[in-house]
Amino acid sequence: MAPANAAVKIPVEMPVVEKRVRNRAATEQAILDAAKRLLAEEGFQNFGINAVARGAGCDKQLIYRYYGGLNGLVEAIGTDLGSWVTDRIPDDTGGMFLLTYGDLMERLSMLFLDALRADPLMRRIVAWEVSENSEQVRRLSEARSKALAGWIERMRGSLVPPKGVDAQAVNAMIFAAIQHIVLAAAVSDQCAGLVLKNGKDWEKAATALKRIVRGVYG
Amino acid sequence: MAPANAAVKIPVEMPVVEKRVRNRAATEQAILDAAKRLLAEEGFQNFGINAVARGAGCDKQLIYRYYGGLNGLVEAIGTDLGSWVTDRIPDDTGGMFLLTYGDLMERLSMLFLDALRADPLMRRIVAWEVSENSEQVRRLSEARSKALAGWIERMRGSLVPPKGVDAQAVNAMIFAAIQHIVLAAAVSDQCAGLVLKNGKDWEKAATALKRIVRGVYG
DNA sequence: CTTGTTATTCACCGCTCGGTGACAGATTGG
DNA sequence: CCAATCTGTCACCGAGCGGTGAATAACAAG
Repeated sequence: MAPANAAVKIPVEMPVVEKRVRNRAATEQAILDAAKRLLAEEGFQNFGINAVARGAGCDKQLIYRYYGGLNGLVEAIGTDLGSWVTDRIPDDTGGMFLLTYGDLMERLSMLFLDALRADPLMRRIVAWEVSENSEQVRRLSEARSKALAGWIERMRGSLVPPKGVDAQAVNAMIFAAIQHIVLAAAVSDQCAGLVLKNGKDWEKAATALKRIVRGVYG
Repeated sequence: MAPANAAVKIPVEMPVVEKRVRNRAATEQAILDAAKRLLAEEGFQNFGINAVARGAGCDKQLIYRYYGGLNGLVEAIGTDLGSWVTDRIPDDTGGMFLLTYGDLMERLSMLFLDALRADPLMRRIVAWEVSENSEQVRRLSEARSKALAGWIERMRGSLVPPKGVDAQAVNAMIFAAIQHIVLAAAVSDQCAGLVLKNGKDWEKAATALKRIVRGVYG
């Protein structure tokens, strides 16, 4: 156990606190968790080595050792992110029969809207993506869009968009709308004059979104 | 001219540079210009007192004196912003006859898309809006949305949206889509898998946007 | 010329940042 | 037992930040 004669060097106070166990794996996880938590809660603005180390309760040196600095840590977050879509968004049709491409896109829009609303980390990353163009952000962005594209492809099945519609461009618009409206709401509870506070407000937004989807895809 | 006996105090090098004239109004303008330029070119990340002072070529103390600090300076930018819409976006119908609400919204979408694409400062501010919720940003955001709403109201004339459509919610979606797609493109030349580099790419985006508008409003 | 007033600069403060080298304690292997 | 290795801590660096008090240079009025 703890040898009592270790008191030789103790300067003034007895550290009664539980000593951190020596466990690299656990520490790595703590760092990664702290990074994700910090990014989700505080945003990318004050995201730095010192803040993460503080949040993880360890020395920043360990971040350099285990992740090779902030870049490596962000990359680890990106890797984790790959499982976001599969974790947070259902992969089946929810018991519905998606008969048309319009059915599909309506459901995808709703799922994505809800998932993004529920995930602060993802929101912060999206905000980061449109605010900066660093190497870090590119990595995150790539991981995110790759996972998302895979999810859509999986859900699409054999459904094809109607002829005469540039589905890629239209869908980009729809997803852009969702992302921006969720970001704006998360910050200021409104977007372009539309209040987005309670569930009723979001119902209206969802209805409008569905109307847009149906307007294009029928 | 410059008195030669002034060399008494010169430490080592002769400042050949043109001496700044004493002119408060000009200095204030230089500060404001530097702030806008800096925000537009570098973004809100490295936007601070020191950077602005450097950019304006004066001491930061003057920013405190003339604007009461960064907050006041940002507020001044916001005031300036009020004239953005009226400056950058035409107020008439461009010679077209807007017969229906759909006509109106299609034209508004195109005008707003082009205007935002052409204005880096505005883009940075929008990105700022979805990234932070400080007092500064709120002020800017308010000024922007107010000007925008006024512009729309002016253009609307007597046209009314079709019954059975929540125009406010739908329009919020449309404007959200435009803002996000322009921001994303400005940073990474793409959005949700859709490449947005040259004019042809933007043509596709514009077409998709028009299709969405027409799908809802006919 | 003197005396204020105004515009502008300078020097300095405390703080946080990212980054690094050296060290201490635990664990493992011979 | 000693030596090497691994985990974790600490102290320190230079740089940049926001912010402030005091000095300085130009101009105006008397």
